[in-house]
Amino acid sequence: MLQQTQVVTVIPYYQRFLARFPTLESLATASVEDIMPLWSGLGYYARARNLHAAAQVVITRHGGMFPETPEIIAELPGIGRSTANAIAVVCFAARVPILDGNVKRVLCRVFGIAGIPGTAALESRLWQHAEDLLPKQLPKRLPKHDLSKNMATYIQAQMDLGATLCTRSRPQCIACPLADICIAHATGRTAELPQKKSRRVAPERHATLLVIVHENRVLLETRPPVGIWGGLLSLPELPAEENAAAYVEKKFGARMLTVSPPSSRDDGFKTFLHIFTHFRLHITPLLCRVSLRPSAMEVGCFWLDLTALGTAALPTPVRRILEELRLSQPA
DNA sequence: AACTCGGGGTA
DNA sequence: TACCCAGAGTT
Repeated sequence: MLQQTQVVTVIPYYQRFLARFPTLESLATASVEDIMPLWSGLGYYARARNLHAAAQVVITRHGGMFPETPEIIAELPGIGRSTANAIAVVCFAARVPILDGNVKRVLCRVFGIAGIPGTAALESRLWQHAEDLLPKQLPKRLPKHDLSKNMATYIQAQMDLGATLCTRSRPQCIACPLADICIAHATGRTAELPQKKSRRVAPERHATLLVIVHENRVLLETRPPVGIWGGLLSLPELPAEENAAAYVEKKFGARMLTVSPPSSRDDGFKTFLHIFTHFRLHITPLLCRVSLRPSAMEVGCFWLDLTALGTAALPTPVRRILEELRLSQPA
């Protein structure tokens, strides 16, 4: 959950998830449909599928015993080098580095590293620094079993330095224990390091989402497992150049009763903007009240009762549309 | 080696 | 608005 997602955002999701799936076995034996609702709104939904698959791999290939070496841990789906190393350090007393966003920022500043984010050259340099910096030996008085705590404390401190003092903007160098050896601090370049990612202008896209309603239920479909909102439920999209009434009848076999065009504002449905990392999506919900014809329903589609929104695996903008619809429905 | 994947916090 | 977050998988 914490991959590319801030701690404060994750906490409530984490608590709900562990309450529902308290053991690795309970997660492994669950279905993806059981898991996605708990990830709804958190984003990067491939992480949920990977976590589910990883639990099953531990059961089937490792006999229920979680692997203990960084290399084997990193073979689990969704677990890369940094996450695998973090697990190995915290759980199994390994001596391996981690490299998250916080650590990268600290290393770039302390060593005055200017490189283009995401390039192999920079990543390689940072990994090398992180490895060189690992504590080499323990204080003599510490008993051996404290090795894990010691190494775990080190990587935790490394991340916390970036999270609390060496922050992205306005770092508190005055309180930083590394200030006297920090190249960025010495040269006044804390604002320039690490280098910012050059980002292309996000392209604009538009989608018309069909809000097909019968009585108190709305028609949803499951999105394909890969791509945007993979594995989540969503509203059917009206292909460009298609007529809504004809399309709904042809594809879903449900006769349209009324349609609200985008120009109609009475239902409160307006085009709104949803921002992704790599494009901007203008969404126009199109309210279609239909007569029910379940015999002609396509596979993968189903009716969701509007009172069951809370436990549905919906992406945020779809949830927003349906919440608005629910509130506008006559009781 | 570059691109893709979501949503939200923050300045 | 722009940037980035306890990165990993895909092409």
